[in-house]
Amino acid sequence: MKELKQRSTCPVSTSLDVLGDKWTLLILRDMVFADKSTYGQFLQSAEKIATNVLVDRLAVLESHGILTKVVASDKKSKFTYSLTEKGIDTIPIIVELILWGTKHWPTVINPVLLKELQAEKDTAIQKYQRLARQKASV
Amino acid sequence: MKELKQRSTCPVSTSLDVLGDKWTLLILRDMVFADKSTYGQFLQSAEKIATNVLVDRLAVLESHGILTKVVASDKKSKFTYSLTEKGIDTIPIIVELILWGTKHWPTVINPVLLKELQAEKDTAIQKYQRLARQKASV
DNA sequence: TCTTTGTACTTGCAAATTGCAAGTAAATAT
DNA sequence: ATATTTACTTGCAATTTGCAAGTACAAAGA
Repeated sequence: MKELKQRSTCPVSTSLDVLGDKWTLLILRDMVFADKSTYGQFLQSAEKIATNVLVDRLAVLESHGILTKVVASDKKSKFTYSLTEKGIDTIPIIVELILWGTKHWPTVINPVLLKELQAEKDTAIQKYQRLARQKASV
Repeated sequence: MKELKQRSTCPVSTSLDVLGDKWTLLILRDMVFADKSTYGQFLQSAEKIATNVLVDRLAVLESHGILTKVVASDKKSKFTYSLTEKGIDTIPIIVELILWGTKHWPTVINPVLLKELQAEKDTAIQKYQRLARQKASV
């Protein structure tokens, strides 16, 4: 159980103490928008996270109650990671990163998703939060 | 002029290539919500950024067109950093970090600002973006 | 004019983190 | 019985960070 060392009491600073690196939010992105839930699936993403970094980030996220780790329903040798409500609440952050990235950098994204986020952001966020809750309750 | 190395074409990944560390968004937070605009002011923040890290992040942000650096109007030996539109567009990200932090961690924040963000998020974002534009145009 | 202060860095170095390659271990499939 | 899948662990080099100190130049004060 890793404890959080807050650099200050500022909420931005504290959020960055948890999420402020190049990998953590990519794991959450994969869970929300790519339906990934296992160690092996996270490893396969385009950004090629190193195995030790992935293990570390999953442990930190679990220790902070952002996701949970349970034995998979199909295999005993497999674990499934699910978002908690605290994790589901990061979806608005990820959405804003999507919108800023697509607006200001050369990126590639599912155009249906992009239009959904641009036209009805709050509705789309609620939809993906609902979907995440469904996945988590299986 | 530092070039951006994108780990992938995903907009989340690319946004994190730029903003994904513990310090960059704190500088932007200080510019938007604490009216800071000089090297010395950034150094004084509660999180105590190291001087070499601050210099590096300011240079990266400038090279990516997120902020501009100009000689201050009052002193020739002083520089003023201002947000560009690309920088102003990060305000929704910062706001979501504020909301996630205040909801899930022990933090301290101006209650007026928090209520403003919770009750009328979009309106408040527009307000702070407008204020940032005013500062930048002085 | 000389000194001090303010502002913005630069430098050196130890510590921590990351990235990469390889190896391990238990459960499952053949 | 053997091979494969899944989830790690380990070792090590390279990079990044954090800390302390020093530099450079403009402005203000004596």
